[in-house]
Amino acid sequence: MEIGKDVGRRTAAATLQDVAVRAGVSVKTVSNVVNDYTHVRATTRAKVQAAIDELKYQPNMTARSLRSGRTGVISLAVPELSLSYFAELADGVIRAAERHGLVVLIEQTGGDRDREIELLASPRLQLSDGLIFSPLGMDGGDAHLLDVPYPMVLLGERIFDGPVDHVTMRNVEAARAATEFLISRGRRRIAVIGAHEGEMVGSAALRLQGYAQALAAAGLPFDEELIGYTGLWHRHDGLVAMKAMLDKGVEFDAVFGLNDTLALGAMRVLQEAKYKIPDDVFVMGFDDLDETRYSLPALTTVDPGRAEIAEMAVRVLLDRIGARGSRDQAPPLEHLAEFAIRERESTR
Amino acid sequence: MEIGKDVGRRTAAATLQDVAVRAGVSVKTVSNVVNDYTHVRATTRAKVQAAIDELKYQPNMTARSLRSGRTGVISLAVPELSLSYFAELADGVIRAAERHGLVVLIEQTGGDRDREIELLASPRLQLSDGLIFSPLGMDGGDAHLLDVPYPMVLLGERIFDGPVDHVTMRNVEAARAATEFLISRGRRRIAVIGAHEGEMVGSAALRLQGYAQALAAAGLPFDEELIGYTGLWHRHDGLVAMKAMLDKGVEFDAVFGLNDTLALGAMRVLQEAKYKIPDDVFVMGFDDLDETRYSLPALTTVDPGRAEIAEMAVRVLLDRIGARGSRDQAPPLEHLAEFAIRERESTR
DNA sequence: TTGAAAGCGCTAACAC
DNA sequence: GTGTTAGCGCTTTCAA
Repeated sequence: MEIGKDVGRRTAAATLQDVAVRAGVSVKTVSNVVNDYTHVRATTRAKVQAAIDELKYQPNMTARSLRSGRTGVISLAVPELSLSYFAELADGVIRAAERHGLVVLIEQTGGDRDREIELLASPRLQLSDGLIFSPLGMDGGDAHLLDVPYPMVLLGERIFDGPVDHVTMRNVEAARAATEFLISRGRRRIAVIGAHEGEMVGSAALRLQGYAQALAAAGLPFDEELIGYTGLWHRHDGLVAMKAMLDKGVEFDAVFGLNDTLALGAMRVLQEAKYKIPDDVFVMGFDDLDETRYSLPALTTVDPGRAEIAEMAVRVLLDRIGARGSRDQAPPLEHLAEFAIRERESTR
Repeated sequence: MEIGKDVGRRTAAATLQDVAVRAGVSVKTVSNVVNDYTHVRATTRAKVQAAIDELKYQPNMTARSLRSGRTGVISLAVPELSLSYFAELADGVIRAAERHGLVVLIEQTGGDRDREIELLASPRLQLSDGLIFSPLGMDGGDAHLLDVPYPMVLLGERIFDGPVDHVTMRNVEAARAATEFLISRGRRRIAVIGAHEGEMVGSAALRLQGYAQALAAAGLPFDEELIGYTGLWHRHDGLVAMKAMLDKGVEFDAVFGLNDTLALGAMRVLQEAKYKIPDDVFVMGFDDLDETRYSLPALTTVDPGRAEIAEMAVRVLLDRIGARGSRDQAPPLEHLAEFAIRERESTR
């Protein structure tokens, strides 16, 4: 019946109080030692440290959170981790967070507007100090819903000029640069895969806009026949859109997938139809997913600055968390990451 | 100077106390309403609910956690999310957790033994009720390190017979079934890509064992020449190993990638070398990644029961969390998920 | 430099 | 059926 004896797997964890008693000091002193407070006499510190070690004391994070109002956790909400882009984004955010001593809680919304909106009001978010939010269903009309009572950083191209900090990529410029790259290699009829019919917001619209700008600047016509529309951006969609274009007998000398997954899907269909890449047709992607390095042929693509986006999102969120409660909040920040073309085998 | 007036973005959140005052009842009653305690008079409940709505009261999860000793968060530790297998595993775990009202915090270890061991003792884990741990660097000799003072479920093939619950796949049987599948289709010289030289534990060893069993059962010789060794299991490794085998002039009529990524890498090299798949050579993978559906040709593979693993891991962890602190703990559980061959284009 | 004590917001034993 | 109150473990004034 002895209390505190190490009977099973689990013994009540030592508290600050336990350590204080063991070391013969007050809890305040132990707290000072634990938190590396400077004004502690060396001998006292040693005594306390010894007690900490003996009792294998670990501070109770929950209690600390309740008291301090900070958890050291940030939430990241993405559509799905099985989409490589978001998996690699999450990877980047977790790494960046770790550098800042934070840990990341991941929510999947499925890219569904209702679930996204629901998430914003969820008490689950209370467990974290702030949110990095990458919506796919919400759009500009929902911007007011982003005015939430906790720090948040918005990612993506669904909403601009919202009431929160926004970190994203230079979609138009990057897509324009990608198209110019193809034009500079002598391509004149560049098919696009992944446009969204009638849509004016989001990555698809912006990238298509960059494409159009490059054509215009080069004096090339914008041919509606060359635009392949898809609903989603899975590999299968790229495949179907490409096949439809082939079936219609459209002629082209390059394909620009609005993301890598689409480009890889399109590439498959082209190869099935005996097109040689890059001999017969150039293929360009967008996102710089890891797998573009290993496709056959390796896919030329646009690196939209994903690592920078992750790092910046965490940093901005952390700034905002730090400024929480202060009278004058800085106005919403807009950060655009640098992009770069990664030239691989599919265009040379 | 009025307290509680809605000045900026942030107003101190309402507490139970605030709601109690507003509704003219005690905190206990409010707590009862919030927690759906049954014995509350309907009129009282309505009154309290009104106050909750007016004040937009949300329970403070941190305080609740401190009091209850449970956070509603579980941690998932994987090597890297940019490896599709782990991204898809994480996806499954998050979905399963959500069904049980839990939220998931993700840690990346890089598959590094030291970081894995360090993580097990990290105070960061205190923020969650338990851990689903998928190590890649630790091995059987480290089993004792898994005897941690919090609920944990182990995944993977690095450690068996450890002191904790273990949920994993039937590696040997599944690899054997995959090999038998190839043999049943008339294949006699089946190359393997991804073996780990001299290794006796882990997925590579087990799957190779299943392969050997199938050969033996069919009276086919185990030819060392057909075994392609790799260090890691990235696509690039599959590519290099396959190329080496081709360069040596080894003859084969099928390739079994010990995971999908390897198989896809190998497939690329084969196609580059003008082999037709499946006409000249069959290719089989392992993992049933989403992308196997979209490769050219679509890859036949083994679904190791990933969804079942995720669901079971969460359920077992939850059971263990519930039984925390009780005198007699159930002995460590071992659960093996069901597998299935997914036949696609690369073998027909 | 260290100690005493209040209280973060909630739950649950105990009283009425 | 509802109220009172003692903590959960920590940080942090305020005193000494």
